[in-house]
Amino acid sequence: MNKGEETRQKIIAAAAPLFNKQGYAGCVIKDIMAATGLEKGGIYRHFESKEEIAAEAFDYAWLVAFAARRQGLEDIPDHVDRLKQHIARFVTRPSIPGGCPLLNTGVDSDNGNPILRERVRNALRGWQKMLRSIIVEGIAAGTIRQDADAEKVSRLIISGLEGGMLVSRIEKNDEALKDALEHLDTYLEATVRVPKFQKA
Amino acid sequence: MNKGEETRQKIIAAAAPLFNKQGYAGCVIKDIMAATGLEKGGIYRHFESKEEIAAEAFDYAWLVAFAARRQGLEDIPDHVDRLKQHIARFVTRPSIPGGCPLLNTGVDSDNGNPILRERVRNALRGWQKMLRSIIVEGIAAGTIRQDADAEKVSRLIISGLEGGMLVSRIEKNDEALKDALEHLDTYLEATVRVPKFQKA
DNA sequence: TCACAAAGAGACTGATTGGTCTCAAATGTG
DNA sequence: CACATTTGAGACCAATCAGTCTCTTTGTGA
Repeated sequence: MNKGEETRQKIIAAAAPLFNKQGYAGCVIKDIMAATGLEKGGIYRHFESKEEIAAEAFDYAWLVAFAARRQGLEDIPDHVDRLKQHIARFVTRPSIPGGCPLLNTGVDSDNGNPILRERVRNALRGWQKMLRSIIVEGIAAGTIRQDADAEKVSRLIISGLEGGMLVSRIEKNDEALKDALEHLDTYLEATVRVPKFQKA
Repeated sequence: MNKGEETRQKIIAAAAPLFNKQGYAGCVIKDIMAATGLEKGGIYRHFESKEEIAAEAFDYAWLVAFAARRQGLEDIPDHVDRLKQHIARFVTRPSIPGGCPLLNTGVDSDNGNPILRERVRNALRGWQKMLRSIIVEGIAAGTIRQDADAEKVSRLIISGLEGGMLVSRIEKNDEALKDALEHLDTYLEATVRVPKFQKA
């Protein structure tokens, strides 16, 4: 990696928490200058516009946040446990400063920022795809009910977690997120996991 | 209501959807001027700052959105049905343009806008209080289980709905919200309502 | 209807915005 | 080690920002 690319990555990494915390309009180039120690010319050499920085910063933020919740999941043999572990990490593993990028940027980019919006949608779809494939695998492996709707279950997990994160953020405590987590666990055990008497 | 107060209310009503759609930093005074037909001087006569307009606009937006989901609920005798009707309205009754003010302003005000943040927290608490009182009433009336945790159930309803609204917004379709709704209904019937054989 | 108060227009301000341009310094390569 | 290329500094720009001020217009109570 040459100097240019190195600086570009440094800018993205520094800008990510700023955009995540402050939103697109709320994060100004001066903030990025302060965070990187670069002058304006040094930043704009590597990006065409603020929008491009924000888009790259979102992808980076999501990469980091998502990786923390996914890493090592494949090692868990049972598929319901895998989902549960993934869910648990939303409270145990701190994400990027400013909270969930999907929540922040999803709301922020809804009005008139199609490039950013597209990135958010792709992130959401990637997340859902990961959950769906665990469920589909689980059905094939016999750990998850045949009649489980992978689409619905995955969407429910995402909605539940994001909603919990929003309420927790407004209240500035973990309760809503923990409730959501507990509820999802109960739901997965009761409705998604293959009942014990049906096994073998 | 004298002319001054009338204009003030007109500004609030016009600014509410703008702040809701565009966020605090994204909505500029010029937008409010265009929406009201007033000049800058005419607006600032009634407010000390943009922040004050935004705070009043949020309260107004929430009032409108909340009223649409609460109206006539008291006429439903069964308490679980009352909760279900309330939930159903999140998909049947359109809210203020820009989607749920709690979601929008909750995310937007999280960084460095304590006045707005406070209003959002109060709105959330008001909503939760309403749900909680339905549950408590239901317990007293014997329609809702004795062991139902009003705090948790109300929080779960709010989280589920808000999460569903976020995902639906990113995907630009109703599916996630409908899933969340259906899930909450099932949950209420299965875990919150007094089982039939226990009645009488 | 009159006189005073309230309301609104719109020019103005200083700060800040995203973005450009030029030039010097650092970098990398033959 | 020389020299072209890449990189970054920082002055600069026009546009836009929130907010102020003055002066005219409008509303209102006696």
